Amino acid sequence: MKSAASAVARGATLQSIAEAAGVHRSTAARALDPAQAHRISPEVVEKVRAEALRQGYRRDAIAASLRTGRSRLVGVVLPDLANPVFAPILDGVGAALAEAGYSMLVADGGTDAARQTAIVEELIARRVDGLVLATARRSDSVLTVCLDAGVPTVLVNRAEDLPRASSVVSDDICGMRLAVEHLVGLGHRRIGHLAGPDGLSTGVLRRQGFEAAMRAAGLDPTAITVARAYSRAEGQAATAALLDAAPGLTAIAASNDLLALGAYLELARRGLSCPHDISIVGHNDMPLVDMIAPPLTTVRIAHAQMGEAAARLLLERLADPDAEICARLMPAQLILRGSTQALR
Amino acid sequence: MKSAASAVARGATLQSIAEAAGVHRSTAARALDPAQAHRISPEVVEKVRAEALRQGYRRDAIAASLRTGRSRLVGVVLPDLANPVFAPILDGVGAALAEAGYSMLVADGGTDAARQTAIVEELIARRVDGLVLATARRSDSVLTVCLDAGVPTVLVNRAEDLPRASSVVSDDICGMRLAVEHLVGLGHRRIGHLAGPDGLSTGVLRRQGFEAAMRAAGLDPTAITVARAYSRAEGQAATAALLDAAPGLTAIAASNDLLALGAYLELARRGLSCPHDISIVGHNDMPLVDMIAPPLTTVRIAHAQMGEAAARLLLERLADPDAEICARLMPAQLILRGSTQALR
DNA sequence: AAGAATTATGCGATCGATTGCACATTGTCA
DNA sequence: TGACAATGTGCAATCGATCGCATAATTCTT
Repeated sequence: MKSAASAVARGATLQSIAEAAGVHRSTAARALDPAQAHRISPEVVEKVRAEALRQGYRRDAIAASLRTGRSRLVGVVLPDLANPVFAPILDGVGAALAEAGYSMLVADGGTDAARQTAIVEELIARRVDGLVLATARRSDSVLTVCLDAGVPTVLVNRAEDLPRASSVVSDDICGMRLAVEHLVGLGHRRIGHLAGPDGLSTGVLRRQGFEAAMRAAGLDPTAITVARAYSRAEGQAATAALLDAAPGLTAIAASNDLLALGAYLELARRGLSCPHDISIVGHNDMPLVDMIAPPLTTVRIAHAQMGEAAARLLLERLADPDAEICARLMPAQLILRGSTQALR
Repeated sequence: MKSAASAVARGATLQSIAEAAGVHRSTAARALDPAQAHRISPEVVEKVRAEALRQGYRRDAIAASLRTGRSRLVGVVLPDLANPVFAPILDGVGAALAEAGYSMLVADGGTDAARQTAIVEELIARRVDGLVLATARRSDSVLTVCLDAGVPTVLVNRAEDLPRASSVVSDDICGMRLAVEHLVGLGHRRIGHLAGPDGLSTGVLRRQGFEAAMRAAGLDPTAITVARAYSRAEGQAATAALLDAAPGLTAIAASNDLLALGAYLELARRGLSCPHDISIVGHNDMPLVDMIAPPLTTVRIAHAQMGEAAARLLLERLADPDAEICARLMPAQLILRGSTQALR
């Protein structure tokens, strides 16, 4: 008993400080709030601060939240925490939020809408002030839940087709154009595309970017297979299908680095060499893809900045609920490495 | 005004449900709590549940926390969210916590003790029920803050020298022994070690593991350089120093995959080939190291399971504050790939 | 049938910080 | 000097769920 009780003994409430300082707790509260301290006489402020320090007072964020209705908490929902792509995004979000005094409630929602919904409900019950979703499908039922609940929400990395909420995504169309132009510049004419899942904006937009860029170059943009998920295994399967359906390809533009790595595997399985037989371009510039063999030429996405931008957008909306919805595109950048070479 | 107000219009309090159902709010509370519903007549339970559903009621976790003193929130502090090693740990922690109805407050504490302390204070002010620290130094001032505040705390991935708190770490000594024994088995005799920072348990224990295993094999364990941080750049610098100080090495056991990758870079710079000239073993089995050239032989750590175990240990302690402090070792496993080969 | 035991529900204090309003004190100006 | 403003502080309601205790209703004993 004793040990547990004394361990939890966290006195130091506003009340206890006020008593010790001989003032009312509301006065103590004001003295400790930098924004209100000027309304209180300097001597009292000093006395209260000293007492707070002495007692090791820490304002109870929970009690404050209950009263004010704001928790200074933001929920962040990711589709897969283990996927290295999301760590830097999370990092960016966290950094921008911390700067503004907000904390992150992080949850892995998986790819299942029902589970994501359950998680979002849980976050809402915790009275998060806002949400960042990295899980959005092109038409996302989870977002509906968020909006219905009146919780300011921002999408990151993936967006919906229609702008119901602000979003920050990479400029997928442009990124894929850079990839295609690079390949075309190297002399490639028969270029295939490993597309991402249909339900995700990244999958669709990058595919559109591929098609547009191919047409712009006067090339046939029909060598496409769609992967069912962003994973190596699906990438390998899709590559196999692509190579079978469109023989004679000399280059592949993948919608995602993991798909590109799957392509590496399938090429190796068939005894083909990259880049000698087939050039490959990825998308994302995941950590370590500069050290694989061959180093992957890929489209770099500013993940951390994307996360930061999303958080800032959310913070703006929290400050002003009537802020415009805006869709922000982050610039994509082609990173040249060893997986592409000029057509012999 | 109107839009903001109506957007935030989240009625549905216990009170509103109770009124609509014609009962007292305490009755409604009990009817909605599975653990107490049996004390209430089935008809009332049904009526209340129906009403809750109709109004879209969600219990306010904040208000509940204030009253009960438990937030069902656990703070998780990481040294570097962008480091791919921590994502799976976080994933494991999150999964185990979610199962028990807890949520994660995630914060990147960096490597600076002052900043980590500030973050922990913030988490404590948010009344987290417990903390998971992945940042521990061998003697960690931040842990002192946690313990002084009476917040149950568990260390993960890195532990202190003395067991002030429960911890879950990989069996670093054994892992390094596996690496050395593998190299010795391949015929290597002149083996160097890239050690991690002195201040981290992983750095010291793996180094001890290296020394012990070398001595056990009757070999000289003095070819060691200590990296200042776990990064490729420091790994490259340390490798340069190691090769200069101990010419004739045929193998290197690194304390960490990033250090091993730094070694790759330095070998390449010197025109040496891995594994032909020098074999390299890493530690951690980070994502993608199976696809670099050459694929890295490394000691796999069960990151996700480590996170899960840490969370479970914390949950146990939350359930029973007098639970024993325990230091848990997760088994390490050698993964054979292409960066090591038999001495010619 | 009186009393005991059990069950169902209501009551109201409580957690700790916040904040609109009231009150008191002092200063200012005509 | 009387009316008025400015300033500093106290008062008490409030946020919403929880839970010990009280009370009412019901069933069980003997």
